[in-house]
Amino acid sequence: MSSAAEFPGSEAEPGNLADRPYPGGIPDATVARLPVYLRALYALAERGVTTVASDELARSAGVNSAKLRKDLSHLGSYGIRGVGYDVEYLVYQVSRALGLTQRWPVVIIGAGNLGRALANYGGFLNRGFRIEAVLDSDPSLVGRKLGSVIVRHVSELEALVAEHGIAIGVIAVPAGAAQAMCDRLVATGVTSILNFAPLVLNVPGGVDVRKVDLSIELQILAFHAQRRSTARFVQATDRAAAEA
Amino acid sequence: MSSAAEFPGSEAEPGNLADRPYPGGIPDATVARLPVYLRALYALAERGVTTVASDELARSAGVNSAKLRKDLSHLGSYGIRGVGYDVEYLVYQVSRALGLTQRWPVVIIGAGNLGRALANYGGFLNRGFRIEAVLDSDPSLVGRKLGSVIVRHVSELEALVAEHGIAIGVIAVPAGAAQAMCDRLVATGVTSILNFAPLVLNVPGGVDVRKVDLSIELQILAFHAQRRSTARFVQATDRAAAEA
DNA sequence: CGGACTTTGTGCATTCATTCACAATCGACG
DNA sequence: CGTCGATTGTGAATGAATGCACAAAGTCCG
Ligand SMILES: NC(=O)c1ccc[n+]([C@@H]2O[C@H](COP(=O)([O-])OP(=O)(O)OC[C@H]3O[C@@H](n4cnc5c(N)ncnc54)[C@H](O)[C@@H]3O)[C@@H](O)[C@H]2O)c1
Ligand SMILES: NC(=O)c1ccc[n+]([C@@H]2O[C@H](COP(=O)([O-])OP(=O)(O)OC[C@H]3O[C@@H](n4cnc5c(N)ncnc54)[C@H](O)[C@@H]3O)[C@@H](O)[C@H]2O)c1
Repeated sequence: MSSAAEFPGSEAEPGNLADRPYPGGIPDATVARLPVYLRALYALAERGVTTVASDELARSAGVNSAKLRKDLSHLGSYGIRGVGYDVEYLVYQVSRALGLTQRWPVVIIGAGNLGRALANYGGFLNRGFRIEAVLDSDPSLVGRKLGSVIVRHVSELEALVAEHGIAIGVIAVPAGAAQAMCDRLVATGVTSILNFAPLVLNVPGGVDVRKVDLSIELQILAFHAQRRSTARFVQATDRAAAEA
Repeated sequence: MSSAAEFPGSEAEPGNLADRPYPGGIPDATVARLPVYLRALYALAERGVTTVASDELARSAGVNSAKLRKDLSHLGSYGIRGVGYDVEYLVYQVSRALGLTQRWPVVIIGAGNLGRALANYGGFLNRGFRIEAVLDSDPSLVGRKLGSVIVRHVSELEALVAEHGIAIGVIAVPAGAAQAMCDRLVATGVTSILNFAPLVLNVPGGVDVRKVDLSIELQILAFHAQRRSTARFVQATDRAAAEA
């Protein structure tokens, strides 16, 4: 992969774009899509594609191509007009924008059904993240091997965070214990939290919480399903009303 | 743009609100928050609270109170000025808006780490959903009991969907098999899909796909974590530059 | 070397979402 | 029964996101 020097951006005098790549900040909506683009780019790279136009990349990412180009334009001007984007170079730029040039140490709290699935899952370890520890309060789980790590007791949380410089905590404990675990994470200096427990976590400013909530997703699906199934009925009602 | 049918008797008759509760449709952003409100309401109800003001409910849901009120106003006018909302009644109204007065039959495809965690999880079964079947292609998993159901072979998909009137499919198979499973679900008439596999599913119009993607969430966290950690550096750099 | 062709990057209009701020409306209470 | 404090519901202002459409900028080929 090597040097970026031969690509636009480095030579074409955009000021000190190299020093501070994303001056105006990247919109949240864009940040949320960058990982999708990144995945599509990896898939292309694996198929041996070296260059891709916004149109095709947008299709694999499931978005409008103008949106894709505008998103990428927030990172800099890395395309070549008339040609498209160099896949490998764009992978690098998107990774850099997302902060994936370093590998982030992660702790998972809770080794139940979900925590085990997460710890066993190799998918997000590959790129950008490493699970440094899995913790549980249940003594019968401590010592068990999950994926590549051994379950430790939750009392070791603070020590492990300090030792491994952990920046991201994943909460996979029952809802009743989640806020307390969150508080401990925050007190230890963790400022990025991924929450699976079904409640709204309370955190001070400067701490970033994202949630993954299956029930919510299902309920949103149910809403649309209901809307679709009543659409026919409403149409019929409308016709009846129009005749009256 | 042209279709006048989109604005159904807009100013003519506000009277039939009861007949068609949500005339203009509920904004997506609102739909996505209703489940959060619902959860907060259940928590209040369990604590014995019978009435709640938008301010407090908004706090437990982690949103601005004006936003909460506007969201709820899309369902109808169910508050009492000077008092607040009746918790039990609002639970009913939000449930109804989300389509949770019926119980939705769900099929989970894939009984691996994740599928097992989902099937064992009682959380979203309580309200609004029931797992009717868990399917896998691995014969050694077929017959195993997960939660309250027994794993069946994936070849039974079409029959089970028809038999149980399944409307929602959950995809928890490896990425390589996800699109094929999705196609089969769609062909069988399932129009609501929750996808855990890390790829963008391709579906025809009228089919609703939502995704849960842990890698994406972690990457978004990484972005903000990086931004926070470079903020100090940039500030220092700025001062240095200002002095030069 | 020049012109046809392709594709990016972005200005602009439009739509969607958030937040503010307050009149309208309610129960409570004297 | 009228006043008062509380709270809703919503116009209007602001801000964010989307998608169109096209000039600018490149490639490619004859
Ligand atoms: N399993 C799923 O599919 C699923 C789906 C949606 C949401 N969730 C949510 O994810 C969370 C975990 O779910 P699960 O199915 O793994 O639950 P689980 O009960 O299987 O596991 C929870 C684990 O957390 C441990 N634990 C409890 N208190 C703890 C504490 N204070 N510190 C450390 N560990 C503690 C328990 O010992 C247990 O091992 C829950 O909040 C659940 O609501 C799970
Ligand atoms: N486990 C996690 O924490 C996690 C996290 C993020 C994403 N995911 C994604 O969720 C999906 C499932 O993850 P997992 O950890 O459970 O994987 P897994 O390998 O443990 O399980 C996959 C299961 O699907 C079955 N399967 C394969 N092809 C099938 C087919 N055509 N029809 C039916 N079943 C089939 C396999 O037999 C296996 O039991 C994957 O796409 C994965 O990328 C998982």
